[in-house]
Order: sequence, then structure tokens, then C-alpha cells
Amino acid sequence: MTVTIRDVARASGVHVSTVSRTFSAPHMVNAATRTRVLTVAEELGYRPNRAARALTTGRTHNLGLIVADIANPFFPPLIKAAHAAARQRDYHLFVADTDEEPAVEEELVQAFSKQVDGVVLCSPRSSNKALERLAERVPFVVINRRLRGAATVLMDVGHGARLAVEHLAGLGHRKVALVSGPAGSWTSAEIRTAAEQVPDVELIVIGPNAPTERGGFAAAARVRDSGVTGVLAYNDLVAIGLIEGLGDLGLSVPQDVSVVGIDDIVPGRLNRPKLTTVAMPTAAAGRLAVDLLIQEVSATTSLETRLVIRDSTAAPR
Amino acid sequence: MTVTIRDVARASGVHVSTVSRTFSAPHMVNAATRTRVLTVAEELGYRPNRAARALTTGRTHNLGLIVADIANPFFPPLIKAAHAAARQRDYHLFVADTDEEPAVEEELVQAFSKQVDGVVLCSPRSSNKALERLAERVPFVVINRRLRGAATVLMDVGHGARLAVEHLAGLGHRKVALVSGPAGSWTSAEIRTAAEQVPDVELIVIGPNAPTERGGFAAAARVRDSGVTGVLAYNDLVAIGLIEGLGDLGLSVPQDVSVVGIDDIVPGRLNRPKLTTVAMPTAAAGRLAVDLLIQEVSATTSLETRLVIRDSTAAPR
DNA sequence: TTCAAGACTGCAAACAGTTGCACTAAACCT
DNA sequence: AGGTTTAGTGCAACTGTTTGCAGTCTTGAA
Repeated sequence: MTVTIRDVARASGVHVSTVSRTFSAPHMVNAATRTRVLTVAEELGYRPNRAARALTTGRTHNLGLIVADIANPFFPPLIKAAHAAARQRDYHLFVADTDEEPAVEEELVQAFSKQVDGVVLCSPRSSNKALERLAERVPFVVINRRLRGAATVLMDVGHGARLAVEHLAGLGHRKVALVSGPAGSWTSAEIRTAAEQVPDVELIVIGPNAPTERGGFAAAARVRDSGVTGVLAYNDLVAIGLIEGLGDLGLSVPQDVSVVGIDDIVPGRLNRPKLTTVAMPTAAAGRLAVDLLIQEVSATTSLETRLVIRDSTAAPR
Repeated sequence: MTVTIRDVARASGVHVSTVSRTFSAPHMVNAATRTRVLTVAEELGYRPNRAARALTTGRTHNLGLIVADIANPFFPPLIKAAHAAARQRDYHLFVADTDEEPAVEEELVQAFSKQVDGVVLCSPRSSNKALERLAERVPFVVINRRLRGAATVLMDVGHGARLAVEHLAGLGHRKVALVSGPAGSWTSAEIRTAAEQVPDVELIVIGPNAPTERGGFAAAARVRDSGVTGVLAYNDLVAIGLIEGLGDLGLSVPQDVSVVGIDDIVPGRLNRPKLTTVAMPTAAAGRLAVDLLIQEVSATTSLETRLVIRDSTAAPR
């Protein structure tokens, strides 16, 4: 049923090793033989069995990608880009979802270990210790977390946050709220310290909040009471929720208050008003991560973020 | 470096076949030996090599999932559910993206063939002939396309479309536009025939349109000129674009015109007004597809759609 | 003409598991 | 007590490829 290298060898009158070489080291075999083998293989519909190949070479030509939540709009562009980069080099991509559970993370890497040449971990939640353990099993690169000894891809949220607050300042806002994220979050801290550095702006931190639409919605009253005219939200979902919450309180965006989000997810682009936001280079990060993995280089790279000005920001009243 | 079955055998004083059996057929080995082997394996950090196992058994415990566009908000919930179902049975999931190119579809299935036990194809664009060819290589199940001889999972859009139009009729709308999708689309046809069957409603078809926000935006003028009070859009993206387009023309939703979408994607839930829409059971479809694959049953199942009433529909003026 | 150097190709041993078969010892039956 | 079943384990062949080594045949140079 399934056609193997032996079938091809028999049908083209050469030894299996020759067939093997026409696929994995073409230059070692005579041009005439090569084309013969190739045509026979084509006729028979032969395709090398990657699993068998992996057994001897130790390289599977597979990569793993682990994210917290596939359905979170933040990740799909990253997954897509990672897939494209992998495919370009003839790698296949396992995708897995931890459902936000740190424990699952470690388990998945373990499970992948023999089947992939490397895995990319997005914003892993596991402890450093756990990650070190994993590093012994599989090469990996980490996105969005600082980790010494591992290749890491960082997106410079701090820079983006600064741009956002500067944008608000430029429009004339002098009192700005930071509707922050979850308590322990590295990103949240990053954003805060950057935002605080912008001169001529009084920054009021409101939070911690859940990193969701609900979180933003719930923060609306506190934003109103704080008397700010501009807001930087932890992410786009929070921003969207906040805008809705403000609407319910009779405040409209951007007339009464300006809101800028972070991430640049699709729902933000489609929102009304269209969300001004800090674009995270998720696609670039996905691409870069697999490139790092394939080339087995170990570097730490920081990707630029940029501000996308749309309709949710304006000069204060 | 990497610990094999032989290492475990040596360390626990049994033959490799015994170790093998403690993992793949535990009931065949004495309880005492089993626990000894297990603890030794644990100590050594042994994990069976799936690739090697696949070589002899022919079963890889891997599945492939092919979608048109990972970043299209329609797919992520499906991918997530498929992944969860696979993981539950200890399967791993390759995810691939055709970038809407039919040719890539076939190529990907070919490439997966030796590495998976089956693949699920979402709304494949390939010809029937091509799909038949592929069926010889790998078992697969198809989502959202009728295909005899293959296991298929259908979502009953027709039913949903009828519900949507009935909902509009119930609100008092007598003249309704169908802002349709691309020309050849099976879904588009399905929607149309179902929508036409609703009594007491005059249905005006506007299209074909691109299945995107732009497509909806561009159709706004024609919708206004048609004099309808209600609209069923090909999908949520079209609906969102349309709402924006109508807004630019001075018409507001739902006061001046009611709009209902199809799909129930995240951006629709976050949109303002919140989109009334036909919820497609994408998660259920993803789950079911992998279940069908794993059990190797061949059935064709149709999943119920339902109407989610939110804020973009109201009684006509 | 002879010899060395290439260019190809074949041989066979891995790779990490699984599994049909044979074997041993204990348990069961009459 | 003797024969039969059964549980548990070992043996070895096999899965589809790769690859170091060795052999054959040309070809070029001296």
C-alpha cells in the first residue's frame, strides 16, 4: 500500500542507498541515475517517510508552537506568521494551547520533545526553574519573556507605551490614566515604568485589572472619577471594554476622553471608534522565533513597536 | 544523551520488549515488574519516541488541521477546540494555513501524509478530483463542504439564515436585503435559498461581494438605495463593514436599519452596536472532526446553528 | 602503460521502538 | 501425579531511512 524507498529502488534498478541519496544528497549521484530515480519515484507516488528519516538523522523537520490561548485575538497573527516561516523552509508546525495553565506548558514541551527540533514558547508562565529543566530536553525560543540562556524575542512595549503617552501629551492631555493589567505581569510593569517617564503628564494608575473586555468595562467608573482626559489601556480588549463602560456612563470617546490601547488586534481595528493603539509586531515575532530555532542561533532580539493613530484619540475639550 | 528503551531495560534488568510492553500494553506485564520499570523510566526521564513507534505501528498519534487563514477570526475557535479534543486523547496537532490557495491545500496534505493518522480540512477549495486523490493517501474529514465518500461535518447555515430572516420578519421588517458573499460560494447559495423561503418577506439580493469588511462597506449605498429596513449579511465582517458604511451615509443601526451577521466572531461581539448574528458552531465542528478522525468512523453530521440576538436589530421605524 | 584520484554505487549497520513466537514456571484440573 | 492451561518474559525480525566504508569503473597525468 504505502510505497517505500525499496519499491523505488527495485523499480529503478538501483540500491536503496542510491535512492536515499537522490533525495537527501542529490549531488552525490549521477545525473542520469538521478533523473531516472526521480521519475520512477514520481510515477510510484513515493514520498520519503519523515518519521523514519528522523530516526537516523535525529532531525524531524518539525517545530512546536505553544501559546496560552489560540482563540485570543492576539495570537493568531503570530501563529500564522510562524507557520509561514516554517513552511518556507519545509518544516511542519505543531500548535498547542495551554489554556493559560502553566503546568500544561511543561507537559506539552515534554510531549513534543522527541518529535520536534525545537519549540517556541509564547509568554510562558512557567517558573524559570521549570524552563531550565525543559531546556535540557529541547531547544526553544521564548517570545515575550526575558530568560537568560535562552534565545528570546521581545517586543518593546515600553517604547510603545511611551509613544502612546507622548501622543496624548501632544494632543494636550495633561492628566492621563493607565488602566493596568494583572498584578504580576511583566508587560504591565514595563508599560508603567515607561509611561511614567513622559514629562509634563500626570500619570494615574488604575488597577490591577483583568486583561479582558470585562476588566476594562469595570474600570470605567474609576476612570471617570479620576478626572483624566486621556487613558492608556493595558491592551486593546481592555480599551474596548473601557470605551463601552464610559459610553454607559455618558462619556463618549474621543470627545470626552481619549483612549489608546495596546496590541493592535483585529477587533480594535473594527471597533467604533477605531482604536488608536500600539501595534505589537506579533507576526514579526512569530517569524523571527522560528528562524532562530531553525538556524539554532541563540540571540535575544527586541522588536520595535509603533503607534497607530486612529479615531479613539483627540484633543481634550 | 537521549535515553532510550534499551537504557531503561538495562537499568531495570529486563528485556526491552518488557519495557515496551509496560508502556503500550501494561496488562501483559507483571504488576511488580511494571512498577519497577516505571520508576526506573521516571528516574531516567524516559519518554517513548513517537517517531520510532510510528515506524512499526503505522500510527503516529498526530493529526493535521488545514484552514484557509489562521488569522481569520472565524478559525481560531475551531482550531482551539480541535486541539483540545486531540490533546484529550493524547494526539498532537499540526496546524497549517493555505493562505486561501487551493493548490497549497493538496500539497500540505501530501506533506502531512506520512506523519499523521488523519487530517481535517476546513472548507477546502480543491476540486473533488483532487480530494479523491488525497483520500487514497490519508484519511480525512471535511468541514463545511459536502463530499460523498468522506466523513463530513456541516454547519447548518441554511437553518441559521432562515432564523435570522424570521427574526427580522418578527420585528416587522417586510423588505430585507441579503448582502451576499463571493460568487461561487456554497455557503452563499445555501443562505440564499433558505432566506428566500421565509414567507411575508420580500428578499432583495445585493451582491456578490467580497467576504470582508470592505465588501460590506462598499455595499452600503446599494443597501440604502434598495429601500430595505433589514439586512442579512454574508458574514459578520461584511455586517460590520456595512454598519460602518451606513453610518457614513447618515444611517444608524438599528434605528434606521437592522443588520444581522453570520458566524458570531469575536469582533462582532465587541462591535458597537453589538452584532445580532447567527452563531456557527465552529468549536463543536472542530471537536467533532477530530473525534471522527480518531474513531475512524465515516459519517456526515450536520451541526445546529442558532441566532444570537444582540443590539444591531430592532423594529423598523 | 601504469598509477592515483575521482565519481558513483552497493553493503550493512545503525536509529528506537513493536510484536509474533517460543520458552519457562507456576497454577489448575482430574 | 501427570497433563494442560496461563501468565510472564525473552528472542529476533521488522518498520523506512541514512551513512561510513569499501568496492568498481573512468579519467587524467606522468
